[in-house]
Amino acid sequence: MKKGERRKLELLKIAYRLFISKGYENTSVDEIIEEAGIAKGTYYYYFESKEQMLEDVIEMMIDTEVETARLVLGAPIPVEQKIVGIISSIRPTQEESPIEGLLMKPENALMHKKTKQKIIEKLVPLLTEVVEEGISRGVFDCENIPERVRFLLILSSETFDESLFGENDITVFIDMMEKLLGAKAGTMGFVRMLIASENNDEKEK
Amino acid sequence: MKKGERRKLELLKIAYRLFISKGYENTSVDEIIEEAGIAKGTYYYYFESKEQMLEDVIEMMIDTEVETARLVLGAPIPVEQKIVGIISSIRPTQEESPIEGLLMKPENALMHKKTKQKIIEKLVPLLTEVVEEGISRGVFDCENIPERVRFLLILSSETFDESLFGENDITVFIDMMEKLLGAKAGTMGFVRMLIASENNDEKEK
DNA sequence: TATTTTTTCGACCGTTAGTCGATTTTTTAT
DNA sequence: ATAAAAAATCGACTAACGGTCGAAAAAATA
Repeated sequence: MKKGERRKLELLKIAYRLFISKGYENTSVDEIIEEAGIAKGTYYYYFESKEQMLEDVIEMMIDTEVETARLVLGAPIPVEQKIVGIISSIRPTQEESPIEGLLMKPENALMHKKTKQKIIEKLVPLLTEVVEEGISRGVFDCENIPERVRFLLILSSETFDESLFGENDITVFIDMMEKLLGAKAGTMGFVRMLIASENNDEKEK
Repeated sequence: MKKGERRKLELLKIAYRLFISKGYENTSVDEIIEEAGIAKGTYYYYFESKEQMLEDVIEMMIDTEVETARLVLGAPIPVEQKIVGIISSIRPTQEESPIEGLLMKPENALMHKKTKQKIIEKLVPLLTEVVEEGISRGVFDCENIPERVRFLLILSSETFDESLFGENDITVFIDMMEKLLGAKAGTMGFVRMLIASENNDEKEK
């Protein structure tokens, strides 16, 4: 690893920490370089702009999550479960996650948005593969898979990341998922249990 | 109407126009006050911050759009067209568009999010009514209408507000809309024409 | 050792949102 | 009508920020 690479990574890590603890908007370039002990010029030698840096930081953040999703892809489980596994990797197991929660803060709206977009972008090909597998097994039946899968990801992220969803939302989501993928009614019904139990865990706190 | 009220409205109107033509970020407070012929201090006598002012401007804009949507509701046209009319009021006729465009700027992510949420919130009851009318006419057939309608609004706003959608997105959207509302296949097909022509208009520029 | 490339430096810039005490205008009370 | 109080206006000034640039130091290469 070259020296330049190391420096860039160092800056990325500092920024990551600062962005998360104080929000992107509230972190100035000056703070970052002060903490790193470098000059303004050096910073701009590595990043063409602050926003570009945010993009890089996000890339770092989501790599782990996408990795998890990729594991699911290869696992020896039914396609229906793979779907759910991958979809829920958007929403990391609540509490622990440093990312979730802090992204919810209003001052991180931009980060939040960009993160979601990037994750979806990376998850679409994975989910597409799963759906194709499902089709070949006769579980699903549809065309324009990437688009359908993207809709699914958008909906799940928009619906479930604020914790303001009810029974009916789940019902409709399942119904829509089945119809979108051309599955037989009831195929995805098991999802209800999963979501419901997770949701209860959260409410108990 | 008091003098203060009038002045505030005057500033709001100037800002509205400038925001539309140049974008929020690219409009400085100095420009606004220059056009209004007042001093900095006067501006800050009426608005506690530029962002607060944006909030006010947005409030104004939303009201107009919801008003338009409400007109569609009472119009003597088929329910299928009402649906489309209301949904596309999220995305006002491109170029003019007050909200879209200026809200797309990364810096306005928070505002964008807030605006979308607010509009969707206000549009759900209207669309629900239309769908109920559709059911009574035998065009649609479904339960949990508000939730379904919300999904529809979320999807359309997420899909169509970035102008990065293709033929397949439209196909899937229509398919999903029909299935979500329990309409006969082909019922909403006419939407394709509308979106396609709009999209072309934009590309021609 | 000489030269070229990579990395670092930090003073400086332009722009911008926002502040503040002073001043003028308008309203209210006597 | 006049004095006092409140509302509105002014504009110079500040502080912060993202970003630039030419020069210098460090590292790699010949």
